[in-house]
Amino acid sequence: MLKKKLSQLKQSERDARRKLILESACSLFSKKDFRKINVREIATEAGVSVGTIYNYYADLDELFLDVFLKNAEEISRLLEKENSDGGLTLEKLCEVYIAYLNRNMRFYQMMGHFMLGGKLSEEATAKLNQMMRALMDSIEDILKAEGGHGNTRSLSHALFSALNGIMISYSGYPGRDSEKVDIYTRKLGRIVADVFRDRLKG
Amino acid sequence: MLKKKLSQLKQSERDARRKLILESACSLFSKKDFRKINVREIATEAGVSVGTIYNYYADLDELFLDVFLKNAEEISRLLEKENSDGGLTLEKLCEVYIAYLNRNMRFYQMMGHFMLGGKLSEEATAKLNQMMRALMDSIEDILKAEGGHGNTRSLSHALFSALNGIMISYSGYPGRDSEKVDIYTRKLGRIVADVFRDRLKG
Amino acid sequence: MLKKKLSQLKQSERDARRKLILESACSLFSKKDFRKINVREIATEAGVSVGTIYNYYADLDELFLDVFLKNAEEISRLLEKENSDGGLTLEKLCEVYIAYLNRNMRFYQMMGHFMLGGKLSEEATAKLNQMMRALMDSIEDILKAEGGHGNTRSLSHALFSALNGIMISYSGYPGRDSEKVDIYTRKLGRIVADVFRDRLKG
Amino acid sequence: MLKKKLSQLKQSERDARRKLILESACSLFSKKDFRKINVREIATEAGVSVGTIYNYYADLDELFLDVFLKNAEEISRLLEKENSDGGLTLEKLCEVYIAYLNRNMRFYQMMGHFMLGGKLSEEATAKLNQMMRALMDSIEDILKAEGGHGNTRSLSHALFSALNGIMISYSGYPGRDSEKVDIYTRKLGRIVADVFRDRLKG
DNA sequence: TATGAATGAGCCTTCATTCAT
DNA sequence: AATGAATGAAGGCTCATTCAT
Repeated sequence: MLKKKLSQLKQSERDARRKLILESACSLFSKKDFRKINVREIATEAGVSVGTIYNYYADLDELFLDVFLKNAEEISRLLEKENSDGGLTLEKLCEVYIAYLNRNMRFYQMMGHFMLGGKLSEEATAKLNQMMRALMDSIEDILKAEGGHGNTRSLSHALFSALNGIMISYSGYPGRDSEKVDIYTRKLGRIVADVFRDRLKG
Repeated sequence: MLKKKLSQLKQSERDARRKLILESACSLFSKKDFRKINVREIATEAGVSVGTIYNYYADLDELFLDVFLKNAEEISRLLEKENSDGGLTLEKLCEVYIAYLNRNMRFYQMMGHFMLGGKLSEEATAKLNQMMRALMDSIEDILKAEGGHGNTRSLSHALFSALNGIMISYSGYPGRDSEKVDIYTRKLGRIVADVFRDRLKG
Repeated sequence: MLKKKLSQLKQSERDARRKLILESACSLFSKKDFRKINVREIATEAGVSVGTIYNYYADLDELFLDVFLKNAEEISRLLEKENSDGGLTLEKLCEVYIAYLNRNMRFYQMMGHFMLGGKLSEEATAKLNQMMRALMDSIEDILKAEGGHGNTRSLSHALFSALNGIMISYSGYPGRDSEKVDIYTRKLGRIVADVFRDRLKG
Repeated sequence: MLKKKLSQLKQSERDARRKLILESACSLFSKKDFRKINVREIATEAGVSVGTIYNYYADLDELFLDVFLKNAEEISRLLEKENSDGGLTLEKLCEVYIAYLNRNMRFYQMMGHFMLGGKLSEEATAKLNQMMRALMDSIEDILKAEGGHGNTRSLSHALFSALNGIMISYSGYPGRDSEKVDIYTRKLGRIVADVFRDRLKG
């Protein structure tokens, strides 16, 4: 009995440490292009040694994936919250998602990284797939709730694509300050919402 | 007079050499993840020395930009050709663009690279902007031709975003073979076309 | 009285644990190049923690030495057994030794390790010396029994050297499979035996 | 014509630089256990940058092999010289070889390294084999010249083994100073020579 | 005494860029 | 203008050993 509690304690401690590393990495990613961040920086930010990072993650890509998943969860939670707060409309979905990406470019950057060939273990790929499916479920639910019919799955994929595309096309646009980017991407988000809403009604 | 011709000759030689490097880089990028390509490989592929690359490009990012621009031009040319071949519908536009991206992932990869922080000189940024504007003009023309009204500029931005988004969201999906990716991204392209077409009519 | 027994008990437990570690290490070394084995692997193989290893050995070199000594003892025991089984000829000695080395490359590898600079404590050096002397005694006994005279000590050293040399010169030869190595090293062993036998008779 | 000379010049410069690196490495190896030498040290010793090392050698193992081969060549040259100076007896062969190893422990260390699993490219293995064969040829020639008959090949292998074995068995013996080692290994060398000479006559 | 996470120096290797020829 | 060897900072990762529990 005691033994069990002890091992639980240790496990929770371990979880806490892993979370600490994860959050430090997240914090770093929000300050700096993730392609230019190295293990040593992450370690310093987390207040641990380099070796410790590798006690919790097999390699950097695994840590990156965790950062990505954490963000995905945050988005899901945000959407759910909005939903329970009084109905998540298509417009709101687009707004929330775009706003989130603007605040957390890393999510989008990571998506690009993994989608374009960041090597992942099979296990990691499975995690990634599961998360993506969950996110797509949320979107599909909204489309259905708003009157979508037919292949709502593909439609939600198209919507998801459109929103992501806004970011790649305009977010990091060289020579624009972040406030303008924010405003313009939100505007595009509204357009996308409109366009897809029409389709649901039609 | 003679002097002028000579310098023109030299200039054209120079242009030819630069083109050679550019095309070799393109060729390489179509074979291999561009993040794993280094200067030496490009030099070898082009049959020149490493130093020569730097005689034509200040740094790698400038070369990357050129590759990107070359692809953008190709796309523009493709669209124009389709247009003169008998009217470029919205559907055709989406199809051609997606098909192009599938054949030339590098275009999309580069876009990601620059949008996410590839450093560019002011001159390069100007070039990039000009190219993007031209591409957007083409798209806007089509939207107008198909009955679009109101802020067709932003609408074309939204459409462009949606198409790009398809690639980031589904193209490199770990564990899917390229044929399936091709089929599915084309399908999403059609959905996007439908969705935007509805809006034009509505 | 009781106390003494208890401490004896504890001591024997301690001995058992140390033996366990030692044998696990031996087992590991027979499967894998010892230069690529790390403490964690040894600990895992032994079913103990990394820290425990250090409770029994000051550092890895001390453990390596123990592995080496264990092997030396095994060889001595083998030779003795052969001897009591009916007279250990020079030929038999060479055969048994070479066969043993072929089966237990680690012995030879460790010898190389220590001879070439594995740092040893004074105590460890003493152990090593004692073991070597015992082994040399066995060999010298045989040389004497077979009619050796004069400086049989040095002669036994030379014989020992010759046998070891066979291993370094031919055992790991890149590109030869282990069966062929086995056959050829045995052949060389016989030659060495012949050569030294001639000397004893002459 | 000019071009050819120029490229020859460059090649010879390249060779010189490679030689410089090689010799610096050799020099370092004679001062320090080669397992504890790293690229930076070699680079510093050679007065070049780390990167330069890799311009001449694919990896460290390739450099190590070159060091080894250089030593092998030196030995061959020494033996040849002795031979042309007035006949290389078996005794002289043993003496020269042992003396060389005592002066250049690295040769022996490297032999151990490669024989026990230092990974080599196929090309490198070929080089190694060729060198060993050449050395063995020299030894066999002597055995024949001294009246050896029958399978002199294997006999030369056995002799070579015996000499190498002397080093592994006694050279690095912990707690003996190098002068004593020198004296004793030479003595063993003489014994080995005697033993093999008897065989030739017998 | 056993544990195993934490440590951090240290290692090999890469590669964009420079510059002497 | 072309060359390509030299550069050296930077990076990811390993692992023997320690030490708090």
